[in-house]
Amino acid sequence: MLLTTSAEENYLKAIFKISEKEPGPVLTNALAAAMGTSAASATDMLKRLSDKQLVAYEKYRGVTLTPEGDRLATSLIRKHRLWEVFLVDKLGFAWDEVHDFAEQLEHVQGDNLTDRLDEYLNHPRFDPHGDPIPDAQGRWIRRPQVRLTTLTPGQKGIVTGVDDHTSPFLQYLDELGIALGVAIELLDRTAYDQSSKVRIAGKEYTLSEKASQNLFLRLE
Amino acid sequence: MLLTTSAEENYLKAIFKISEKEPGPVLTNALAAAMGTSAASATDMLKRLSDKQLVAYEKYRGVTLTPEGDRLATSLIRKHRLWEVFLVDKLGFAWDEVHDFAEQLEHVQGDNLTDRLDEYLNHPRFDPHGDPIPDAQGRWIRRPQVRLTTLTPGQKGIVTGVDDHTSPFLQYLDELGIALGVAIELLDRTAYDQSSKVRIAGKEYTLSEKASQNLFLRLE
DNA sequence: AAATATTTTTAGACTTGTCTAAAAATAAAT
DNA sequence: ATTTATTTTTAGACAAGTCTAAAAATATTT
Repeated sequence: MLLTTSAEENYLKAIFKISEKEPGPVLTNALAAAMGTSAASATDMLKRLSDKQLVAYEKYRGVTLTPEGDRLATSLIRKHRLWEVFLVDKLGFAWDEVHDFAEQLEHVQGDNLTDRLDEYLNHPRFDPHGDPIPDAQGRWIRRPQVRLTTLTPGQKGIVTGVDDHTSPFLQYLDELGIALGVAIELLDRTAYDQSSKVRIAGKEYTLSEKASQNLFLRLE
Repeated sequence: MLLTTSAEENYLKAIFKISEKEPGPVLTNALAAAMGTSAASATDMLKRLSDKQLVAYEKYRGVTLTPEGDRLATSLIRKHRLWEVFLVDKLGFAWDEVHDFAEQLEHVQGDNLTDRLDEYLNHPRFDPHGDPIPDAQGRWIRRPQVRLTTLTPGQKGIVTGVDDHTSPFLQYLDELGIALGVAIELLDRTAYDQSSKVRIAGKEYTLSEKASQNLFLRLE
């Protein structure tokens, strides 16, 4: 059994998430930026994680997760997302309120807690933001989804996720009646600023390019 | 709003619990013993807690909680016990498995989490070990209960709590069919070692003085 | 290829929380 | 009341995680 601190775990998650977006080793600066810390602190931490065999780290060349580090990061994301499901489905929080809680809850350690929670929640495969929840073996379900910005006028889709988890965006979606599972039809795209004219539940709205970029849809 | 670390919170809880048993200021050594640490470390922490106005600390004279420290300690106990109810009632853990989890969960910070959890659990007033759960205002429900060692032969009672939360004791009770709400009749007390002959669900058992001491009952 | 810019690492310091060993204060015993 | 024992505090050190500033390595530009 391996002992890890919350700080170490947060770095592992950050490395995982950066690796997801850009293949290849994660650079110190990118990691420091993601963690909101200095490059010096990131270097210190990389040495610690390397000592614990959780990352493969080469000076000046960046860092990648070892299989063990990958397993741990995946487990953290699993825990985070399961707790988010709990907070929304069971405790009745809104989808923009749960991130900070889950950020703490994901670090709770101990045998079986995650699997029992998973069982209790009925093995959810997606969290309240539509992100997939890895199963107990670390397997992911990735479903095909596209950004609203990639649709051509006339196409319809069902909202399956968001790429911005901040409260202002999520609350804005709430105001428009946009939630997971809601149908959206792209009516037109404004040439000038790439904003989207859409129909949601019979009503028409305009979404900025920024907002459109952050909405994931499954095509109908 | 006041920021506290888990370490500080654990000291506050320890001070609270020692104060419950023995009135008057808590001495440094007693606190160090309760925390499993050295008197020097306890002194260090008392200075920090004193700076934060959570305790009233006088060198060589011991420490007491300030109203704010008392409020915080009570809230921690509330959180701990609510999480224990969740772990047992919702996730299906046994009463001897939940302490370490709750010890971590009680430190999760954020608005409303505790009250929502309380609501979700239907405002339980006692935890899985029979300990009272303070309400949102920090009010306690204390119910009259006595130790099995104080009964006279022939008296009956209902199990309402335990004074030893360790797995060996709780699992021993499981084996005997002793759980909260179970009726116990004291048949006889052995003069030699003060052990208790009892009847539980029609069957007779012998409980050591130590075990009897750790069982709380409501008299019938 | 040399100069410049960027990135990364090292060095030294700070905080929290811990430790051991020694000093100081208090309490108990003669 | 003085010695002895106990309790508590101080002093100095350590680890984790952070910081800033400076040095070193790498990348880019000319």
